[in-house]
Amino acid sequence: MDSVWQDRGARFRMDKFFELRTIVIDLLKVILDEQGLENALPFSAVTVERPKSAGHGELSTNAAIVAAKSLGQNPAWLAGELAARLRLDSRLQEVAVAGPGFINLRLRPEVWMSIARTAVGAGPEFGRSNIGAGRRIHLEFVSANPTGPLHVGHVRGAVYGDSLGRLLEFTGHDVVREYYVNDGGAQVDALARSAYLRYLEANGSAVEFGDGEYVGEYLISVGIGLKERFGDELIGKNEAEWLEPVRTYAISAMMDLIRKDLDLLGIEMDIFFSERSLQETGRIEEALAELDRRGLIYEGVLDPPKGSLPDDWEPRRQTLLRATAHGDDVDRPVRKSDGSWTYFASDIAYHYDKIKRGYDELVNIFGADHGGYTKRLKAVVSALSDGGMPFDIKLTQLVRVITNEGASRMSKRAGQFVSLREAVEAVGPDVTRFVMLMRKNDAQLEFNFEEVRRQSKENPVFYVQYAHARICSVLERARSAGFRVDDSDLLDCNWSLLAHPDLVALARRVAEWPRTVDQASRHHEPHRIAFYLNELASDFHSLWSKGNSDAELKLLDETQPDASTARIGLARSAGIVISSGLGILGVTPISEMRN
RNA sequence: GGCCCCGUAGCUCAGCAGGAUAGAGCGACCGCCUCCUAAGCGGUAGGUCACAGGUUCGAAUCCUGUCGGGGCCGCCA
Repeated sequence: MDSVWQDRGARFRMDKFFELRTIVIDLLKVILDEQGLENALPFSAVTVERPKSAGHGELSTNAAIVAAKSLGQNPAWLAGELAARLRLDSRLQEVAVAGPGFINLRLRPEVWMSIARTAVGAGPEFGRSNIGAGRRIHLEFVSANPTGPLHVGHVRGAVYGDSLGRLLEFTGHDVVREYYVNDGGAQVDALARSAYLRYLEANGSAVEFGDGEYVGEYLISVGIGLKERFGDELIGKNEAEWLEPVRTYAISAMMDLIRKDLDLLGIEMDIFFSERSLQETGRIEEALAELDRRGLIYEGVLDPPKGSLPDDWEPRRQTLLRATAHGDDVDRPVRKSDGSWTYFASDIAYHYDKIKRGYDELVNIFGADHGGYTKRLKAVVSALSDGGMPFDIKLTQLVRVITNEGASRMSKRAGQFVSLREAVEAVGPDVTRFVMLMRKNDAQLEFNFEEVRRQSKENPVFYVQYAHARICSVLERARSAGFRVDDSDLLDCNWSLLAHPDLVALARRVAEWPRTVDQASRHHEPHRIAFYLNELASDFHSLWSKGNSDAELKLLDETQPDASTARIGLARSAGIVISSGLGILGVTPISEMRN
C-alpha cells in the first residue's frame, strides 16, 4: 500500500479528492502507454469529486470521458480498463462504470475515518495548505472617504476583504491589508468646511449648512474638539487661513472613527495609505513620467460619449492616458483644465507605488459603484508592470438595507444612514460578518436590518455555532463521565469501530474541508467557506438527532466506552473544522449556547 | 448609446474550472423532546434554471442576440 493515505508528519495536507485524482490519472497514463496511445494529454479537465446525486457513489471521475475525447477512443472501453485497475486498490470498496463513461467510486469506511483522524491530529492546521508558497498578496479594501463613520454599505467590502485575507493566509500567502485614504480631493475640503461650521457653532454662532456639506451629527464633537484646540482664533479668518488646519484635524478625527468602526468587526489594517502624501512628494509626476516613457501620455480631445450628451458637453483638449493600449474602452484624462491632477492621476501614482513595493499579486475590492473604474485601473497596472503583475479587482454589489421604514438610501452628506456601529451593536459582529459572507461578492445583498435583529436566533450563524457548542458540550460530558478525550487520546482510540453510513457521511464532509479551502482561496471567494460550514453543521445536527433513537449513533454512551470514544473523536474532527472555518470568516466559535 | 454585475422554488440565495434525476435556508403543510442543549431532526409540497439561437456525446454553467433589475459612463472622489 503506498503512502498517500497516510499522515504526512506536520504538514497534513490531506486532500483525498486531489490524491485520488492523481492515482486515477497515473493509472490512465499506464493504460495509454500499454495501448501505445498518446499519454501526454491535458488532464486538467479530469475531476474526482462528490457527484450531484447520491446514487452515483461517494466520488465520481470523468477521467475516461475526458481522455477518450481527445484520443477519439470509445469512453466506455477506456472506463472499463480504468475501472479494472482501480478495483485492484484495496482502499476502494466499489468501482462502477456508469453513464457515458463515468467511474463511480466508494471508499472503505476506514479510509474516510483515517482522514477525520488526521484532522484531530492536525488540529487548527488541518486544511491549511501552501498553495500560496509565501507569495506576497496586497489587498486593498474599504478605502472609504474620510468624511464620516462607516455605514452598512462599507461593511460588506470590509468583511469580504478581511476574510479573504484570512483565507489567503490559511493557504500559504503573505497578506498585506491596506486602506487607501482619499484625503487629497474636494471631498475633504467639503468636510473641512462642514467641520468649521460646527466649530463656529461650538463657539456659540448659529450656522447654516450649504449644498455639498456634511450635516451629520458626528461632526459636532469635531467642532467642539476644534474649539478646544484653537479656542476662538479661527473665527473671522478667511478660508485660506483656516482650511488646512481644520481639514487636517477633521481627517484625523474621521480616521479615528473609522478605525474604531473597523475594530468593532475585528478588522485590522496593516497600512493606511494617504493620497495626499502622493501629491505632496511629486510621485504623481513620477508615475506619469514613467507612462510617458512608454508613449502612453498625450494631449488630445476625447470623442463625445455616445447617446444623450451631458448639457454642458464641449470638446476639450486635455492630457490623456492611452488606456486603450491596455484594454480599456477609451483613453482617460489625467489632468484637469485648470492644470491640477484628476483623482485618476493619484490612483496611477498609488498603483505605481504598490507595484514598486514588490508584491507578487494585487487584489482590489471595490463597491459596485466603482465598477466603471476597473478597466482603466487594470490598464494602468498592466502598463506600469509590463503586464507582469497579477491584478484581481473584486466588486461587492451594494447592500440594500431594509428597515421598518422601508429601503433606506444611505447618504453621508444628508447624514442619514445605518451606521456600521448601529448594525454591529444591534446584532453583534458575528452575525454581521456571517450575513455579509453568506452571499457571493458580486451578487446583490439584502440586509434586512429588522429581520436580522428580530430573529437573530434563527440566523444561519447560530446554526453553525450551535453545532460547535454541541461538540464542546459532549466532550465536556465525556470528561465528567471519566472518558479520556484529549486529542492525544482520541488519536489513539479505535476508529475502526466507526462504519455506520451516517458516521461515514460526517467523516466524508470533514474530508472535503481541504479541497473547499483550496477552491475558495483560488477563486477569492470566502463565501464558499460559509456554505460549507452550513453543510458540515447540518450533517452533524442530523447525526446528533439520530443518536436519540439509535444507540449506535449516540456520541456518548457510557455502556460502550470504546465506540463512544471513537465517535467523539469523529465529532471532534468536525469541531476542529468548524472552529477553523469560522476563524477564516472572523466569527467566534462559541462553546456554549446558553443565554 | 456604451461598459460592468445580476436574472435558478412564493422569498433570500448556492450550484464547486460543462457532466449523469438542479440544491439549501426562510415561508407553507405533516411528524419527532421521560433520550448527549428541540437555537435541533425527519418528511411533503414547490422550478420549461428570464427568453431565443449556437458550440458539445453532454449546457444553469461557454458564445451571440433579446428582454428585465442594479451600477457606472469628459475637468467628483
